[in-house]
Amino acid sequence: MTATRENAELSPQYDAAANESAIYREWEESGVFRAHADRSRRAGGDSEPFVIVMPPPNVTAVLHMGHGLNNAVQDVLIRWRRMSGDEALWLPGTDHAGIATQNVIEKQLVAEGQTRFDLGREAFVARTTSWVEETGGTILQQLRAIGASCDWTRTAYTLSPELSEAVREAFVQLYERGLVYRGHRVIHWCPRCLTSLSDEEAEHSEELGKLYHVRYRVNKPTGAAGPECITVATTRPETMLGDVAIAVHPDDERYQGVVGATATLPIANVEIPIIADAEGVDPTFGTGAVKITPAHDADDFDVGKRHNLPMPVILSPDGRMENGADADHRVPDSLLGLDRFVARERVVEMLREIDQLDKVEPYTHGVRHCYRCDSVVEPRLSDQWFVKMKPLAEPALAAVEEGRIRFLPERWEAVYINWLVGIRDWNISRQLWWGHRIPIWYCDDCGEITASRTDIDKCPKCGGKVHQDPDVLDTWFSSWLWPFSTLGWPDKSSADLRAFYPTDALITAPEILFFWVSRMIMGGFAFMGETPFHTVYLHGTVRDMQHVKMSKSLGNGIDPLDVVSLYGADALRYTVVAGLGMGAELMLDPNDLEKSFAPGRNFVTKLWNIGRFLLSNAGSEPVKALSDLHDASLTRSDRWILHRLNEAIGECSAALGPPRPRNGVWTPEEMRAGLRLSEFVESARKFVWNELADWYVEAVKPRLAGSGEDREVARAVLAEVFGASLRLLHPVVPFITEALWSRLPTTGGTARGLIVTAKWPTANPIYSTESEFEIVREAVMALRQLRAEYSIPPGQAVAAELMPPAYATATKATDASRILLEEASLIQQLARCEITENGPGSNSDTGTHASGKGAMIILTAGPRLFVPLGGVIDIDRECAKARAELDKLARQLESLGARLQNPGFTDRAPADVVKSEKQKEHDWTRRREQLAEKVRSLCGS
RNA sequence: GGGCGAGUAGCUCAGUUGGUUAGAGCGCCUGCCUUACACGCAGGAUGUCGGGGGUUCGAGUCCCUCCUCGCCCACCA
Repeated sequence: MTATRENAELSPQYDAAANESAIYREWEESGVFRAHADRSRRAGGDSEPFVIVMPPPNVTAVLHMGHGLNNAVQDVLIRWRRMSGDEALWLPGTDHAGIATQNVIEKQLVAEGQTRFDLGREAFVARTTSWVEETGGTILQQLRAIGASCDWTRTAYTLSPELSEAVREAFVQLYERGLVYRGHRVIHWCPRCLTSLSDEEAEHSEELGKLYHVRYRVNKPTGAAGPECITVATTRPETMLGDVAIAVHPDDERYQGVVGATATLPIANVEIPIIADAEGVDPTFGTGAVKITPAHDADDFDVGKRHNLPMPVILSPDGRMENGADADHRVPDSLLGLDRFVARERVVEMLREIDQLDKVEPYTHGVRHCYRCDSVVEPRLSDQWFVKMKPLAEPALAAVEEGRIRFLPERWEAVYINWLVGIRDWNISRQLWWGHRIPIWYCDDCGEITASRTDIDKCPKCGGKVHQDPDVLDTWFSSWLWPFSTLGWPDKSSADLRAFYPTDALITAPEILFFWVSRMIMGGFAFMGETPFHTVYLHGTVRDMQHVKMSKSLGNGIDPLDVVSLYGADALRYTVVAGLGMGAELMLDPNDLEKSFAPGRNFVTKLWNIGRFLLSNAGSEPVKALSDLHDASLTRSDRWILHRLNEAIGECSAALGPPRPRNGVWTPEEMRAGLRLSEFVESARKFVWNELADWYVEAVKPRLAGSGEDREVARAVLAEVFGASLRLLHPVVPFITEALWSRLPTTGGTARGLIVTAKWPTANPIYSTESEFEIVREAVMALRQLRAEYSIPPGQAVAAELMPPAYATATKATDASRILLEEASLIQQLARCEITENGPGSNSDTGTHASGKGAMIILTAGPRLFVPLGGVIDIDRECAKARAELDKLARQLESLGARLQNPGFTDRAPADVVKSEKQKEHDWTRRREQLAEKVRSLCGS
């Protein structure tokens, strides 16, 4: 502890900004975030490892609320496990983010009037590298501001030499296992990024477009059977220039005569065959005839292959009309070089001019967009590298089915399974420059294709000259190795790999379930033979008050660093974690930060003030350990708060849940347990605020003001309970708890150390029974209620008369009376009233009367409700009676034919129990009547 | 078209295997600057649990049906 912090008086106001940066520095310097492989049980140590690999933010990213949420959750878990004695490793890092980063640099170049091609590959990569070195990783610095307790010594980067080696190893292994292959087919192509995309990267959206009906003239002898024209519908008329056939369903009677004939493709004036294809054509849709454009449509490609058709390319990589491979001169000069959307309009005009456009109608259809630049994706025929996914998916499916992996919230499991079952091969090659170059070499002489872990310069087969594949790998190809590549794989003897793989929990957003999570699981099995983690926690998205996802581009974002400087990192963390119900979205108001974050800030202030109270009233001198106190010296309030602490500890631990499955497989009971962060926070908050602060602190005041043994007991209990509270809360609000922890009285002069590594509280079984203090609380609450209800002014004291129960003879009730009497002074203090024992002159049956000091209130034993001036009703007692009667009736009903055995039961007037309209309608009354009615009807009376 | 989910207080959500008067936070109302805290204290109000039907002594919870939203996947041009 720094001397300054220890000696400082607690200022009236907690200054988060000043405290937090100093505390973080202290944490980092002390090395408490550092995980040690040799302490892991798997490496011969004696601690359970608990590992989270951080979803690596893009290296170009700056912190936004989504990161804030994601990392706050991870930090809560890591800090919890660290305190629980695990060897906790939170491994941070960044992703080189292929397309995203390349786009950033390309934009810079555009501003300079250049393209990447002007610069050349080598210079472009060099420029990107140095830019990343200069500005990249900002986000990792920013994560410190929100208190992320990462092991920064293990910071990883997907494009580092180590991880690049892992990428090559993975690729070559898959190649050798026959799971990577080169495919010639129609893939998703982004005409702006000039690269192919995986299915996942081409985002689907429903859009209103147009459906153009184009008439093709059928060439056949005059008078022959069948139609003169065939009309086909298309949403992309410009692609018709690449048509090679018209397909109809073989059973479609409309076209019986013309199959085998040809039709003339308008504009291009090419004759194309009319073919029959059962698979590719739905005769019930539209006219039942489809134009076939094999080079520009994935379905048509299949049809084309089946029928051995040519595949003319009429669109350039950047989406302009061209006469590409096999196109001959289909595209007329007037269209050449036009952008696809301009060409679309032109083609439509031309068709109209030659009267071959039947009609145009509005049409909603699916359109795919590039996930990085939002351009409309173009299907394009090309050669790409693919990963065969079916074999990889099998163990990933089995692991979930066997319970070795669980998803929280549960519902994502079905989504995951659904995707894996229908999984398709993964296009992993990108025509980009920024990324891991594909480790494939082609021999210029013999054509041999070689996959190699190291660079080669001659063909291993013929010794000829080789050249490396120019493409790079999908950025997610490095991401899916993250849980083990960051731990040293492919070096299987790596200490980290042995100590920390498999990891434990993966915390991320559902958006990247397919991109990343599913593939990591497949990768884990493919390369490590084991699941990468046993828990996948998918949290919600940060949204504004209109439920719109927060994003910088929409301008509805909140800068977490603004929040940190205004309210503190603790307030930020508290807000997001407390607001995070299982799977719930997190709603924040970008226009009213106060509204969103004040609750967190207020809670931090509350903690601070409890600390101030403790230090100014109990002092910082050492206190006795709880175990050194005589049990008899504890007051009812001591035992109560210690008991409540036990409960709170239990609730918090239960909310956080079992950290890992026993024996690697989740039991059905534990499968859905835990990671209920909002419940954890709420339990801890409720305990600290509503029980410790509202009751115990109030109750302990006079004892601290006194002296002697009881003061010492009070100090010890207060310090113990508050210390445990700080530890419970530390995962959520690490800074304030650290600040207060260091100032707390110790139990013997030994230094406390940092709360980061303090022990997570465990329940003390000694205080496991319900305390008599509840009776005191009920009495106080009832008195306060009456005071408010009868508008007794704050300044006016209330005299409460405590009397032995007039008719309650149960032991419990008499005990209650005794307790209330014994605690009379405490009740007086908490409820601000004066209590007198039942004295002569009062009338215990009818209640009593206004005294000189104000309203006279009668306390009965086992009190729940007090009615002044006219009656004394014990609701509990009445309810218990009614309930007993209901039970009895139920039993009677069960043994059919029973008669109503309870004369007077239905006659009892509930009137004098009535206090409000609501209670008048009270179910137990109503149900009693309903039940009685039923009994009567059953008995036939 | 396939898969999944949601509808409970003004808002965001809990509600475990059916069982006393359906809860929490925020918001709202009333009264209080009570010597840790007005970033606070005390008290209070608020629900046809989406509609309809059914099973049951008893349904927010189970079954059927309808309505309304949302998410994911998908090659009907």
